[in-house]
Amino acid sequence: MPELPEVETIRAGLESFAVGRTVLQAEGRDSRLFRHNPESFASVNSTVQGQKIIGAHRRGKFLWLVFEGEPRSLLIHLGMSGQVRVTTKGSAPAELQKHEHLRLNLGRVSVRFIDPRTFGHLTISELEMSGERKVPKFLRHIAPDPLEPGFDLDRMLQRARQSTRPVKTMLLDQTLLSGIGNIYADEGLFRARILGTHQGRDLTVAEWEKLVWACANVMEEAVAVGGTSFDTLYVDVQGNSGYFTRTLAVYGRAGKLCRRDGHTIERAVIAGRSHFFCAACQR
DNA sequence: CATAGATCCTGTATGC
DNA sequence: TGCATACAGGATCTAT
Repeated sequence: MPELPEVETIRAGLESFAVGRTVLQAEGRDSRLFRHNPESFASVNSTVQGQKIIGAHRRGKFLWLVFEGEPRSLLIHLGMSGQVRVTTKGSAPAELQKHEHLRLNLGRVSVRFIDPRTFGHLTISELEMSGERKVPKFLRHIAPDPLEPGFDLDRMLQRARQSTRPVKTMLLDQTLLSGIGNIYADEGLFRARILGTHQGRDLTVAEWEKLVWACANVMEEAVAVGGTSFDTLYVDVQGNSGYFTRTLAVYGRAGKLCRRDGHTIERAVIAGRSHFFCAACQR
């Protein structure tokens, strides 16, 4: 569920509330969230126990915590239903709640990882250089996102302009460019006035540039207001909703009127996923 | 290699 | 009210 702006909002929350603190104790239960580490919760626990958190970083929809003098990071992916919550000591239930998979006790505050559908994961992954910065090895197949300095538009277009896949499907391909999910793909396509059903190779370089730039802009605006809370699933680390929902032009607005030309917003399905668009102003 | 489709889960909304 | 069905901000694995 969370896309780049929501993950960035959570990252910023961790930066202000968790970075600089030490993991006094970790609580968890064996769960699918730890599936990438063979020993499940135990191996995660042995890595984070007693460690001082010195950084919270992000690429696309992934975020990770870095520990002092430790080459291994705690990589977090929220899948469709993951949440990270920071609570002050005493305000969280003493027992892990139903879908809570990990809790880091940092003294005055606790960081809690909650995920009902378990499509997300919590993974210990070693850091390595990727361009100018250190990134978990697990992200080798994940492309830079359009808001990071290392993003290479030309390299991306080289692949994109040869593909017969629908443009929208390509925006969702995290190995091409990362961070964009179903909401911001539709919003970016709307802003660039392009229908998501076109084949990648049918767009000109100029159209592709306009499209990627539109997606980046929408996401930047969303970051500025704490992301999109389409329903109650997404909240920031303090439990607050994001305000970008009111700015959405097409996503979830089937049957409503296009704010640009008054035409009715339609819903179609591309590669099994909803696509919202205005047939009048997107071509 | 590139692509389409099935699959992993739970919770919520909708319709009968 | 109960029950059955559809659908959800994602990514990976499999088959073609």
